[in-house]
Amino acid sequence: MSKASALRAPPTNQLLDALPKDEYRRLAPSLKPFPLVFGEVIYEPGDLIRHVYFPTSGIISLLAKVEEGGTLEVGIVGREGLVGMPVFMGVKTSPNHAVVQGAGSALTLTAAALRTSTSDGQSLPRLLQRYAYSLWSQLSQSAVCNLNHPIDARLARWLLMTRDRMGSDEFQLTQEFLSNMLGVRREAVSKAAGALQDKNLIRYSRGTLTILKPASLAALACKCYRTIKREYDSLLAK
Amino acid sequence: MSKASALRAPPTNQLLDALPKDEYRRLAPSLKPFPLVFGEVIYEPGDLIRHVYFPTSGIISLLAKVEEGGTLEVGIVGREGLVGMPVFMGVKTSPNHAVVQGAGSALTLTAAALRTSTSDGQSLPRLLQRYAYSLWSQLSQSAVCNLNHPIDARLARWLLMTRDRMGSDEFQLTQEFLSNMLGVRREAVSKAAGALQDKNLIRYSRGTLTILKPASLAALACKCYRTIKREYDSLLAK
DNA sequence: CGGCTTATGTGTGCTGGCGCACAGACTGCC
DNA sequence: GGCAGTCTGTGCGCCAGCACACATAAGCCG
Repeated sequence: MSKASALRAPPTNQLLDALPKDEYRRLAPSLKPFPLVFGEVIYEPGDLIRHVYFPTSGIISLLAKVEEGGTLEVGIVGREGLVGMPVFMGVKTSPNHAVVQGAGSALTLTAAALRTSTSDGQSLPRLLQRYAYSLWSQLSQSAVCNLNHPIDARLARWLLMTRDRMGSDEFQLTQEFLSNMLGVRREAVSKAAGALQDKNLIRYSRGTLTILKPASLAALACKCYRTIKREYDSLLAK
Repeated sequence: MSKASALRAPPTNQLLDALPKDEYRRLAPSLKPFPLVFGEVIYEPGDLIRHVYFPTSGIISLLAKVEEGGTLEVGIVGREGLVGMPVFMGVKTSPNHAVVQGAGSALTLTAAALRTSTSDGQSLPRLLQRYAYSLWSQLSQSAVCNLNHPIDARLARWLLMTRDRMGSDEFQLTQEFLSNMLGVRREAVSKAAGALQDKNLIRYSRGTLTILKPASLAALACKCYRTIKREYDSLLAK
């Protein structure tokens, strides 16, 4: 369980942070600040990736399309990560939607700059490989979770994960939005969230949600939350 | 749709094949042939990865555990790929089960040899990055599929994917095994497979299954099959 | 204020997949 | 041949989540 003190984090990106000083200095001039405004679409599937984003605060969700209309979140990226991994993997276009799910800001790099920065034996490629691994783990665990666990538990997990990444107990989201994240109907979210509210674990109204009792929420969440968190923590500890 | 002629493929691994001649020659002495026998467990979760496997025929499945007993396939690896990606990503242990799902053979490399072969500006790291991307795509699409599509469609998709990688219309598997792949109950597999058999699309008995009409099967499979296949083909075309 | 839009709550079937409990059927082995 | 183990088929009750159809309610703005 992260201490409350860990929630309010300084506005840096942990990948960039982990670079050796000199390598970071070489990269720094190319990094441009960029505001993440809620709901903004960073990529659509098939889009050419022109910039990659290192969030320093806020969250970006990676969403897969579910035929007509629906979507399903396949990855969450916060301060620990990077949006635009395909560039690093030699692919120029995005396979997913990437949407700002929590307002904040990011540092951007052009795709070309990322490519040159990862072309030789620097630390960055190593870091990105490890990060790719952790995203992979997250997705793999989510796949299992989505298939097997009831909505309530998945909702609790999702709230905790965004809380960890947002560094805040309060964030903007509608039930409609949540239904896209979890890949379920909006009505189902209404029921599950209503139950949590009745238990005084969360409070929400018209697009703003507050987590009141994270610990109790964690008790309801499926083990996937712990599993994913452990994986991330161990990678960052490195 | 792959032509029938494409089904029987020469026993090489496409990743190794794609390497420049000189780089391959440097690697060749370290590659040891290894028989893939049906049902054999390559890794358990948490295992130290000592060798990585480049299948030249046969298939290895990557399975995630679903709490008690059950599993769910999160990746299929055949001639196009490599089992042991975590090594490349700087992680020494396997997060998943890896099980031989179709007999065949592979070339192995020690984890240490892979690490040294990917440490500098060679082609192999690039290749592996692209492969990581395609595995990622596969997993992401499967996650969507598992959550939204009925068992029949998923079964059809799975059979076709296996066929593509096995290079054969006939393979060993029990319903029990399939239920682990699809993450559903064995009885559900019985029903779905029975329906396919009634339509004369497949035939099976006591652990051996034959695909009779791949084209008709493709019509029943969800679009995920096409989507995943297209992604792979485009990556290999490079 | 009143009307519009957006967010949320609810109710009523329906159905796909689960859990459980067996019943054949085929294979292998002693 | 007979027994045991494995693989497969089936039936029944149950329930989570779906689809559809509204009903409030809360903010937004003229």
